[in-house]
Amino acid sequence: MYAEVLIEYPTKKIDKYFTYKIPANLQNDLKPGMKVKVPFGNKIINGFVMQKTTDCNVSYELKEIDSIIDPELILSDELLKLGLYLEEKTLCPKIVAYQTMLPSSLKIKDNDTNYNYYKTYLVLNKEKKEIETYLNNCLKENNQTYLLKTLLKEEKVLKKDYSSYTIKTLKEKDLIKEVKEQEYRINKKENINVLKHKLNEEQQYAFDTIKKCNNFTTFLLEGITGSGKTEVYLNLIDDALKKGKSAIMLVPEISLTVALVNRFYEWFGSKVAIFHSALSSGEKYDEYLKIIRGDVSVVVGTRSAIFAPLKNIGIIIIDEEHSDTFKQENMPRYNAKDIASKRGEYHNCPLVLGSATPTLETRSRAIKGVYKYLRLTKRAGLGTIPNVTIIDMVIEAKKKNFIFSDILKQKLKECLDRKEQAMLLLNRRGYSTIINCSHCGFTYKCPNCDITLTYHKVTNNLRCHYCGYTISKNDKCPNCHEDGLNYLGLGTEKVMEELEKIIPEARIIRMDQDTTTKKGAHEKIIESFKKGEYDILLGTQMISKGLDFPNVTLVGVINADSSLNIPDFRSNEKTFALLYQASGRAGRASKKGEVILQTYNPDNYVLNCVKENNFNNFFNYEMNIRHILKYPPYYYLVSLKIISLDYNKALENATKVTNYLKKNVSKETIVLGPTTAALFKFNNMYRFQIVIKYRFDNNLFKILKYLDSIYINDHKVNLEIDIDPLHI
DNA sequence: AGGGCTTCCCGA
DNA sequence: CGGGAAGCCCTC
Repeated sequence: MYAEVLIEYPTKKIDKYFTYKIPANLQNDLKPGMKVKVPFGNKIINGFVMQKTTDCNVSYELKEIDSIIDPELILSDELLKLGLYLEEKTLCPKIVAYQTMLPSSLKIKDNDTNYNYYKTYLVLNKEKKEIETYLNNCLKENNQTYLLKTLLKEEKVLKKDYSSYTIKTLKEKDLIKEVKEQEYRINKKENINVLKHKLNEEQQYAFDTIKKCNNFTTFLLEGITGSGKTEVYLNLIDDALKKGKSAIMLVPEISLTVALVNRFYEWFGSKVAIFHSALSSGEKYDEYLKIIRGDVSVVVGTRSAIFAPLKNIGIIIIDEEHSDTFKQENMPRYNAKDIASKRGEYHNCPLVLGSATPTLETRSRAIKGVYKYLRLTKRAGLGTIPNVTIIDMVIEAKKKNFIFSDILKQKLKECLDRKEQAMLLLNRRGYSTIINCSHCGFTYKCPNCDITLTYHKVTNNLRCHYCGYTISKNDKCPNCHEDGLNYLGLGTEKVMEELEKIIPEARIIRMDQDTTTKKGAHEKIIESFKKGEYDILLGTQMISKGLDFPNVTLVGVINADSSLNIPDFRSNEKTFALLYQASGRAGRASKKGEVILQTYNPDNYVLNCVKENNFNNFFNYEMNIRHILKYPPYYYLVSLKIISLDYNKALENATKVTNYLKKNVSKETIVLGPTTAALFKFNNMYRFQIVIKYRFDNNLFKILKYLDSIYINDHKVNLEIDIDPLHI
């Protein structure tokens, strides 16, 4: 017997089957979908078994498979096929498709890490009384006394959280001991008393309709913010489990949805596996194995959870389906929604796309009847739709109000006086986004990328938000050495500073990329804000999604049109969704909510649709634009980027590719470019872009594949193909 | 991807 | 002529 094996080097260059002999001792155990070690060249590396064959007629001597890496970890037939679909759909190497599906702990780099199931804990080795006496006799507080005190409170702690020296000395004093526990890395709270809300009429109808469906059908569940989509999901998953099936639910970002995760634990207890980026690779591995073993039948997670190796899936749910996190921005550039469709088809089960502001693609399909359209139009709890006010900042600017309008200032104060909370949204982090010199016109720019540097006052440096380039700031202009530096462009740090001046008594917490780098920082900020330790939550768009703070009655958007001006065909849609979602944060409980949108374009149609709370009007308006400009959902897009260190090479090849495309695509297909990409220079690489718009083009994928194959061997010029890009 | 082998270019 | 870099090919 022979095995066709993919080699785990994620390149197109060697993305083909290599044939190995299967040694006698592995004949029975080796199955397609397994990871193996194989000799390749002069070393032993990881491989992935695609299929077994009986005959092989090659002239050279074949090598033997060395060993199976993990006999339990095996991709099902469904997922093996899905990998080929992924390759087809995104033009990625096959091996990359399978690496995406399997937990990363098994990727080539951390080969030798031992993923055992043991955790070492520290526990007290004496009676509590004795420890207390010991502590009382200690003169100084140090790491040792801290550890002992923690143990008095917590019974056991993880060994790896404490330094080896501390542990060693305490062990020598016989005060603590180590215990090893065999277990999974993540322990579940068992389901206790589940609080099951009674569904309202609309929710019940949606639930019944989807429940009745026992084939592959895609549903759009369009529910306004606060309409209780989650309750429908929970009931649907519950129903699937009762039918003996499993379920997948995708969410945009787990760290922001603590409440949701807890809700799942309440309902389904240890049957749930949660997948998100904050899990360590060992934890991911554990969760993965639990699914394979069938210990878990509900998977909740971000994008890659769509590949969960569940068998017999009864329902797939994608919450906040408009979120762009479902599309991966690097290889493989897949969209979890496509994968969900494919899996739904395979398992013949319903797929539910839920959102308050679905993408135009999804909504138009629902209107056409391609998807089944279900709506939730009422808030489930006590909440009411908030009032939205648009403030003309042109008028405010004349009053020297550049950051806060009079109304927003006043509303903020009133809100705090009522002991309620407010959220402020600004789409930019840092202090100031442009620093230029009024004397000579110099502007700080990133030397590697084609953008201005942002000033961060907290760390007193200038940073490139794309490549991370950082320099310290001069007081004088580095060009003309005069005192002419201006700080233009608004960031969260500056708003924070202003806010402290205007309302000095307010307790403000800032949430953006800079304050959430540490693991668990999101949760911490959210929890403490929820508990009322702060009055105002100031942040970038990460505060707009799915948060539920009953005491928030005011939402202010500092610069509501900043995202309208991004040159992307989806910027209207994104702005609408962002503002609509942000408005949905206000008044979720019994108190009436209020939303203030500050803008320099008060007549803008998108903003007024938000004000009127009218998704339908926005939809019609934007669909018309998309139609005229030949964008999705009327046309499909492909974006090609030609990237090189050498400007001329990049341009030359971009032109060549464009000409080739124009000559070969079908008549109705439109080829635009080459133009400079939105981020023309990034990490010193020059980037040109070609955009293809098409409706039907049978040959297009063949052409793209061909182009892709040409550039595989080019070390100087890189070709990136993004099929169905979210941004161009 | 990474190693080995070939080719090419140019200099004191 | 020689050395180093760049290019090319192979890995079951």
